[in-house]
Amino acid sequence: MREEDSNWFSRWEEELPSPEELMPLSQTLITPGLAHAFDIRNPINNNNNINTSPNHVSQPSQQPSQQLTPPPGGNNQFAAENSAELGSGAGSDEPARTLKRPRLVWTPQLHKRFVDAVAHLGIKNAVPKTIMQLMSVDGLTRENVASHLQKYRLYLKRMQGLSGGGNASADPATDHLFASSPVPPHFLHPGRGNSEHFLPYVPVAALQHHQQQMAAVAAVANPHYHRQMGHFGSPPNGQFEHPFLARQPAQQPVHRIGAPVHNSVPGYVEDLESANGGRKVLTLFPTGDD
DNA sequence: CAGACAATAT
DNA sequence: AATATTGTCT
Repeated sequence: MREEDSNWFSRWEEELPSPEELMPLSQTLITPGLAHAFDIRNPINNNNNINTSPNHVSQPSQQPSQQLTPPPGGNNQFAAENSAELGSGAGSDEPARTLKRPRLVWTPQLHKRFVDAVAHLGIKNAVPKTIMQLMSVDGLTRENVASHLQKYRLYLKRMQGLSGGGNASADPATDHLFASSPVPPHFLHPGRGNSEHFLPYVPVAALQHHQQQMAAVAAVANPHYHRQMGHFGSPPNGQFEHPFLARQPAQQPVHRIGAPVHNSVPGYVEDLESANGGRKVLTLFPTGDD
């Protein structure tokens, strides 16, 4: 109700990402269950890994820049898998509880979503749980967000620190991820006399992005680490339209940015052998709208 | 319990 | 190096 409010609000609007960029996203992280369904059983080494069930759905290592070729037919009953696991606790009760999820890979897109969520929430309300809920990324945990948020804050401070110095060498190697996303101005002035409020929802409703907003697969299939993700989301055949089950764990009444749960493409669990042990990572590749 | 943040671990 | 985990306060 202050004039200042209108002030930053105007600026804010301009800075806000286009509706097209915000709404169409409906991301889904792979959940342990899903991961399992897709699981590429990892015969190599396993101390306490999740390879306990001889799944048949193996994912052929496809070439980078090729479509994901999701198991067409009927192996997508992830929900079923989930239920099955939960239902039959033969020996191992609720594996999902004991299993370690793969490390989350913060792709620029995912980070973008993170930033957008924080931007819309306002610094005040941007706490891990809320952010997580708004991002609406299935499988994303509060810890994931908290950890990322912590890093992100450090990044912001760093930036403010050298914004007056003129020479800003934000070591690209240190935070190229953060650099890939535009930082809302308000993030940069905590000293500004304004309390962040949360946006009453972006008045976006009509835009329906058509394009394949779903993902493609990680590029870490081979030791040829292609850091370049040029054209995912565009399968030549354009037919990765599987009935993926968006597992929506009774979420809070928080309105999410994402559009209604439509379809979601799981990320991918790959094992990095090149630079890691037998570690698995969860790679989520949301729409390549950049 | 949830959050921030530093330190530490993998 | 990038995330996760842990510990300590609040």
